[in-house]
Amino acid sequence: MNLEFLRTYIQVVRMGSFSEVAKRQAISQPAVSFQIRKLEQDLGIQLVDRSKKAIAMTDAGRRLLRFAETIEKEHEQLSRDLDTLRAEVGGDLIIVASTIPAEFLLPPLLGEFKTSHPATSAQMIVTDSVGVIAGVEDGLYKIGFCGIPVEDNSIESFAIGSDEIVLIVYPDHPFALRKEIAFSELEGQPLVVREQTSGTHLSLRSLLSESGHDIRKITPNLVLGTTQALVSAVELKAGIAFISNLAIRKSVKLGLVKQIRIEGLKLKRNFYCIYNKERTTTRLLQEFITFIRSKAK
Amino acid sequence: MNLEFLRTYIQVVRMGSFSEVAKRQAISQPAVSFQIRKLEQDLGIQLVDRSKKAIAMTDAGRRLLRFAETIEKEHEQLSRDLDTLRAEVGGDLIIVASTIPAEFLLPPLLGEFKTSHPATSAQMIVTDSVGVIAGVEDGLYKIGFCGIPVEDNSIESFAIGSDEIVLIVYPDHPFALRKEIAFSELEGQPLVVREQTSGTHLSLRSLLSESGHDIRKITPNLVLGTTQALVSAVELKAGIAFISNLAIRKSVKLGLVKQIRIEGLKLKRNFYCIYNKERTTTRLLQEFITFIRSKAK
DNA sequence: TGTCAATATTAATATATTTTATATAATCAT
DNA sequence: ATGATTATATAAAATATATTAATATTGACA
Repeated sequence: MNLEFLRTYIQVVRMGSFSEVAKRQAISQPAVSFQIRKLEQDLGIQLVDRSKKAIAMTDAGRRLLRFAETIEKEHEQLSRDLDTLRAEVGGDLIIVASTIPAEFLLPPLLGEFKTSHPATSAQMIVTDSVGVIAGVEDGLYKIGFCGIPVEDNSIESFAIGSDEIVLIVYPDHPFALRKEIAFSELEGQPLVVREQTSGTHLSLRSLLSESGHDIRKITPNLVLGTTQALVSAVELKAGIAFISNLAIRKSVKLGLVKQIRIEGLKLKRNFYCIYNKERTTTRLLQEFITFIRSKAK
Repeated sequence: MNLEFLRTYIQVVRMGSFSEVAKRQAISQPAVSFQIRKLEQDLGIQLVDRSKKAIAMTDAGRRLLRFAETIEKEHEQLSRDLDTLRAEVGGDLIIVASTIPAEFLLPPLLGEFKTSHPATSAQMIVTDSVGVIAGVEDGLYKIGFCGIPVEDNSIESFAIGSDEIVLIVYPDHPFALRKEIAFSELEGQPLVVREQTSGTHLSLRSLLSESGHDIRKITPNLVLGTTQALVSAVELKAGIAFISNLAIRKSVKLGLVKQIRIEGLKLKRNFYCIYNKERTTTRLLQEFITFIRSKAK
């Protein structure tokens, strides 16, 4: 089976037309017909219903679409990662980090390191914790910072700091006068959340769901892409949110939001510096690790 | 890019030899060389280091391996699912369910339904909640039971019951005499868990991690494949475990394990029956849904 | 250095894919 | 209903891609 055929298939079902896809991909219409037929032959099942004017997916087609889209996403990520490997520059420091370390823990450290090593240039890639770990394991990045401890024996890791996920509300919200609320009181509240692929949101969602609270009751349709967007939303009274205490210091100080604790829950989380001890490390990297380690104490 | 080439690549790095893979796949050795070279050309980066006798992956090769293995897994699942679609039998009732509904909620219901509809045969596919939802959305299955509420508009859903994830210990464990413990007391305890792909374990793991407890301190190397295995492990004093209250009723009654509540945490969870209301439903399915709905009240 | 075992290279061959040209089917306006 | 229109299918030829068989090259090891 051919990845290009899968891409064609995705476009066919999205655009609803063989000939449009042919134009778009600069191939002939019979070529599109051929590719779809080939997929159907390979899988031994019909994918699209051509008996009507508008082409419609069969159940098998819908299942294949799910597969094809997964493959496409993975492939895009692969390309990006290989670009990184191709571009690898000797003397530069390339680090990968998940959001919280990238935004709050590393900037001051990088700044200080830069001061003592003025000639070095540093680049920071931001992704989720799982991506950070995989990236370091694959040698894609020499050093990473993430919110999940790593068990892999070839990976060296040490804690560099921690945060706590807390509930924040705007100052005239009913919760604002209280220091602590019960978990159950959250029901019915307009919770603003990160998108579903965010690690923090995933944990949060399952935590809520597993606690027997119906997530639909507390999740409005406001889903935002970054932590900062979440803070702004709460400041503007769009709702309340679970968020890292590191991300709201300023807002709290300014009285724009208020932090509320939840009875019996302490959502504390450590962050770690990870690197592959077996891989040849540059002198610069070695110095950076030593520096970070000294700051972690 | 060709999926077969990816499979070849996986085998090459696993077996460490081009010619062995050639034998295994009943193709010639140059064909294997060609496929690997083609992948390298497509991706524009070297994947294996051939300068030594034993072939070794480059960093890019390691990254591609991760990609290839993901694709392979997805592809296997696709094949299995399409088999199900191909095999679709008219008069039979095929339902898909996640573990807890499959093991505890559905058997009595299916039994009763069978009594009133003696001629029907029913088959139950067991997978995780996410798989249940995707399967019903894709039309792979007409009806499913899962532990996560569904937002999809074309999916009809209603609650059919609930459980609660509780901590269980063996009778002479220090916790056994207490009704409730603090969450923090879990640290240092030998927790027995489900494998990482289990939804219950995932939520549990992130819950622990997000609460600031280092999962390594409370997670021993005992990881088991099923809920029942978990129960047995606790009964045999291999450790303590988080588990659905539905799965331990008998053991509790027999005094083999003891259920302990955790202060301030109520891990209650609903289960839902889901089906696609737009899809043509057979008369049998319609009757089954009506039956389940009447039992849910 | 010579031998062994492995991979690379090359040219020929077989397969797979695309194109061009044309047929057929479905929709839509009349 | 009927012909115009638009879309997909089909067939044969052209092209691109993959495989083979035969042979060269390379690295490991005695």
